[in-house]
Amino acid sequence: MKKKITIHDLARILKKDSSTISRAFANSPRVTKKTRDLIQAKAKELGYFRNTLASNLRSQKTRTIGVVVPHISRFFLSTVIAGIEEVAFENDYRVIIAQSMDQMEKEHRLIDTLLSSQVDGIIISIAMETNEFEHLERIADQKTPVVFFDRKCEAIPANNVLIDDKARAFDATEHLILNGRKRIAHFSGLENVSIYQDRLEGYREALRKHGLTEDPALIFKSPLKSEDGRDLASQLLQLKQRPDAIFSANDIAAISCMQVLQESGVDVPKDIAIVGFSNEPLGAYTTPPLTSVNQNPLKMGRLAIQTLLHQLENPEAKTETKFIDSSLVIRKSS
Amino acid sequence: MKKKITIHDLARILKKDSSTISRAFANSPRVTKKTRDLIQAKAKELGYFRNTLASNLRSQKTRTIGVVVPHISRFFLSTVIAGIEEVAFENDYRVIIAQSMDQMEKEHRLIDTLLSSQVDGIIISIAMETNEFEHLERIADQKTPVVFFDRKCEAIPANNVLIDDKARAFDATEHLILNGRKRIAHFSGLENVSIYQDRLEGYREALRKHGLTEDPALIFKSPLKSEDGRDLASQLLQLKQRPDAIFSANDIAAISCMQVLQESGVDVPKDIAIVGFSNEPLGAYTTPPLTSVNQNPLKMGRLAIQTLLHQLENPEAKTETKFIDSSLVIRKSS
DNA sequence: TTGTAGGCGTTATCAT
DNA sequence: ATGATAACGCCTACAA
Repeated sequence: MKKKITIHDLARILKKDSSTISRAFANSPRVTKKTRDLIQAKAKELGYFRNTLASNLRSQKTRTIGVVVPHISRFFLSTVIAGIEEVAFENDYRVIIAQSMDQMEKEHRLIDTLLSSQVDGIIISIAMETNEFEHLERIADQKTPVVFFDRKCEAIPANNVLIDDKARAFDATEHLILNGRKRIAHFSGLENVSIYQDRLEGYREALRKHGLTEDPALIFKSPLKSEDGRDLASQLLQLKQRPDAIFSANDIAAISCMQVLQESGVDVPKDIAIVGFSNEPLGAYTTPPLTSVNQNPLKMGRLAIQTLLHQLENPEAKTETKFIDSSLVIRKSS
Repeated sequence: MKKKITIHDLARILKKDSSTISRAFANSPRVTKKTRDLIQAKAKELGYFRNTLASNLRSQKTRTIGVVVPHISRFFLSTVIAGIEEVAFENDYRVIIAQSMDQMEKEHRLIDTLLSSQVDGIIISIAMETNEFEHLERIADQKTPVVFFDRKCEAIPANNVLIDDKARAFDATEHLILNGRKRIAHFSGLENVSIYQDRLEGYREALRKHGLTEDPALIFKSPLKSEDGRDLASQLLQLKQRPDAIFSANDIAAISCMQVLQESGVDVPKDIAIVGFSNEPLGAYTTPPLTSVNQNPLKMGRLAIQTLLHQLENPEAKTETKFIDSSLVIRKSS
């Protein structure tokens, strides 16, 4: 490899000043088309590439966005990331991915790392465990623009990209009711996460609207992992009065619960109908396929990054909450 | 936000020179523990953070790794990425993710972008379509260390992290044979990708070992997407002599094919047994669950980044090919 | 339209 | 053990 070419090399060779070269690449109107063409031709010939490191130092920008998600390998999240990545690259931004594993402490460390590597902005879906917000406030302190998606942070005024969780939970529950279900259990997540509160609220509203009384014994809070779904199945099986339907706030818990129920001879959907949330692809392949809520993750990712880029270009723009369209996908489990 | 503190501010306040401050943070032995403690205390008090941008310019390093994958939201790949990300963060490296969508031209552009943002190294699984290697050679030209995983590039000597595709394909095929199957179809990928050649080779070896003659009419090459699987199912259904088993080089094609076969009244595994490759989680939830090959993606990701970091620290180390353990996971589809 | 000069914050090198 | 100086490569106010 020959030594790297700099604008000074070009300047020397072309008998111009390095500032002219710099301007040529910045498409400044203050350099003639002729000189620009000359410079660019020579640059190409010599294999010149702008030194991003130097450029970054000068501008105090990295053109890099940090993305913090609970788990990268969950379909919903990796698809959101795909959307972010697509639009970011189109706009000549790089994306750094970090996973919090749903742990607050890890999330805290990741954010510190991202801030200290001077990302221009952060897109985040907060960890299930997060119940203190010091690390999130720090982002705002540093005036680094943030966009929350899916799981917003109530405590912090920022841009949010969400679906209407309450409305979809309402739809899901009403769908079960309209199919004649009377005792509908709800698997909720940890209560510090806003989406689970919203989904619970939607569930409650549907019950109210249709004159069903809420039974606190049918509302279960857990982290909604596979093992929680299996656990909850066992609990349901031991109830004197079993529910005739389940509305789960995610698919993972719904599916693992369904498996345990089926192993115990429960017929899904005849005995117990089940509805999940997120529309993970594997739900389409279970027997029976799982009714769930499609959150349009690709759209969500694209809108999140677009919102962030807009904020970067208009630092004074006021923050807002945007909603992605979403819908109940009805399959055989309900 | 108060203005950013620099080492010069600290120097002024502590009546030291900026170089001493710099050394204190670099843990240089050339500064007394006392001064170091003093400096660090003050730094903490004032909220000093090292300016990574300036540091990067000085060292001409970014502590950033570029990762190029065909699709980020496929379980196998997002899990590899999770492994990469985990080890990278532990070692204070950032990871930039980019997806080629299995297109050579996109891969080309992404690599140019990564190189021009001066990543310290690249980890890549090449696109299905890639059949020219100019863009990959460019990485080597720039002396940027590369690690290939899963899909290596034959044309370029580099570090590779792979599984033994041939051996696992052999196992899969032999497993079908030992279960009495005689006419085994093989769904292969595009032939420029080495793993598909290896899997085909393993399939052939198993047939040979067990005295079965290879029938070219039973070997199908395609990009192995969902639609290809459905297509291939239709083709199989039209054959005068149908196969009694399928060994597919990925799960996606295997599952979509299985669905179409079942809709046409074929009993899986009785009429046709099916084995896939990659052990995507949804395979565990199909009816019947899909036999497949577990490639240990998390391990693969971790080993890939470890190999790269090792290469970064030992630029003269010679390249090598490492194998991750892998195994056939037998389920009801075979 | 182009050139000059200085600085972004850190760090390597040489000097004290 | 610490200080002074220059350099990394680019960018921009200001001057011509």
